[in-house]
Amino acid sequence: MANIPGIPKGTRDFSPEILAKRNYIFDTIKEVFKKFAYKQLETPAIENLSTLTGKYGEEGDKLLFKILNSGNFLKNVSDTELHERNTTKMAHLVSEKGLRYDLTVPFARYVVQHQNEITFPFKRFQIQPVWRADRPQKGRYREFYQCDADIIGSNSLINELEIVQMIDEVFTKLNLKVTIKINNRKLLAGIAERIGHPDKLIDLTVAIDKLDKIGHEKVYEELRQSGFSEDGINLLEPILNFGGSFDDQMQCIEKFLGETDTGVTGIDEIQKLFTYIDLFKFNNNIQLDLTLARGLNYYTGAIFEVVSDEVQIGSICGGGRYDDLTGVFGLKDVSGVGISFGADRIYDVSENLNRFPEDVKTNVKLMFANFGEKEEKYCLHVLKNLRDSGISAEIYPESSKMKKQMKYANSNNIPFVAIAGENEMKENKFTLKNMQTGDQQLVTEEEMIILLS
RNA sequence: GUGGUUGUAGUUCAGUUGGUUAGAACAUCUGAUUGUGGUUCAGAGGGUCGUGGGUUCGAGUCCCAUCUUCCACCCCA
Repeated sequence: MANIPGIPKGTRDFSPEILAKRNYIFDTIKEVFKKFAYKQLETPAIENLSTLTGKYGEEGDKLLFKILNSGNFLKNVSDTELHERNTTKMAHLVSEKGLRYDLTVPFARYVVQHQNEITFPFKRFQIQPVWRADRPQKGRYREFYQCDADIIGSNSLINELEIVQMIDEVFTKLNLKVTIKINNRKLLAGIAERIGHPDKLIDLTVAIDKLDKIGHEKVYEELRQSGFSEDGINLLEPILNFGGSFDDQMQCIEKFLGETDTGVTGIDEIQKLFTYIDLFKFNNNIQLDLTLARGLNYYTGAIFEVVSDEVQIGSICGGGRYDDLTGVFGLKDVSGVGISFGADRIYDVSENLNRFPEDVKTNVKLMFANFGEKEEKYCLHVLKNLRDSGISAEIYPESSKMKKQMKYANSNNIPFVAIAGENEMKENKFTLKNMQTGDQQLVTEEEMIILLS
């Protein structure tokens, strides 16, 4: 036991059974992305630390996995610095690279780096793992996959609509019931402005976001601690007690925001988006949620979050519009909007609810039993022909006992076993056994191909 | 990063107030069955009890440290 190796915490092995189900999720998402005309991109797991730091806020920087420089990684560190043991200070001296934290920032880096080769608007999707040095817990891993789709270089709200459509289609295909929550950062900015603290947007959003988790009083308390005035907090009351129809909500927020510039634009954007949304039928709930504030700090317009209606696991998908993500890399005025599906959490939800289709488990259709040299030769040609016809098949690689071979087929969920011994070979046929029913029939190669296709 | 929790066979778990050689089920392998799996029966292999230290005549059991698991907070997919 003691000498059995393990893997770092928060990481997982994906056995074939699990991977089959994971691929089902990836394939579903990928198919939808492609249908909406997004093109696939991959970027390296490692980025320069300068690309990553400062993009995710203070917390995010702490959660970046940093890679120790190769060779003499202490060569830039002086003895006094070593003595001080200030780890944050020393980190950039011993590490120049880090593992990617999400897919959006590398995408922004890619866009800026290749701006002359890209025709805008640019739609790309990306399915790759990301790493966070977080402490693992339920639905939270240190290595997990994101499935991102972003369109960059277009301000049109049609893009927001398409994102909602993609979300709805993906979860419909996966047979999961979800609620798509929508909000707009500009509304939140307007609220911050209205209550006299336009500079404290982030503190406001972080606090508001916890509303349904910790309740009104605690939120107020947190706001007070962040330095919001009592008057301002009192003003928030009607916003936090939001409810009613979409029109009621809009009226309420409109009245509240009054003449604040950003607020008015926000109202305009939300109204337009919901006008688009009303043109179509959706399978999942879509709601305006003013308390939705999550999302990374770079979001500036619409924000999305998707939660399962059936399992409590946190958000399984999130995204939004960012007006200036590429700005930090020197490319101004390029707006984008994107979405990220959390494949690992979606897996957990599907697994929990048992929503994977039956046929994801197996794709091997047939196994040839192996009786020895002569029989092997007889089977191998037919095996090739089956494979050429697109049928996934294999031959048991050695002539072990029949029992062992049958057991192998059984535990691998192979639905058919072809048996050929002297009798079958004489007739140029095979005994085809259906592993589910146990039935056997004598067939020719051609009949077998037809039966299995 | 803060607080709590867990660790015994491949897996899920028993193991009494500290007392001989640490058990079960499932899984694996072998045989009953030399051309038939998923059911049955018989048998076998598999453990430095997470790791390191300590207390004790004696530790799976008590203490400390460390790693790991899971959970909550912060934050997030």
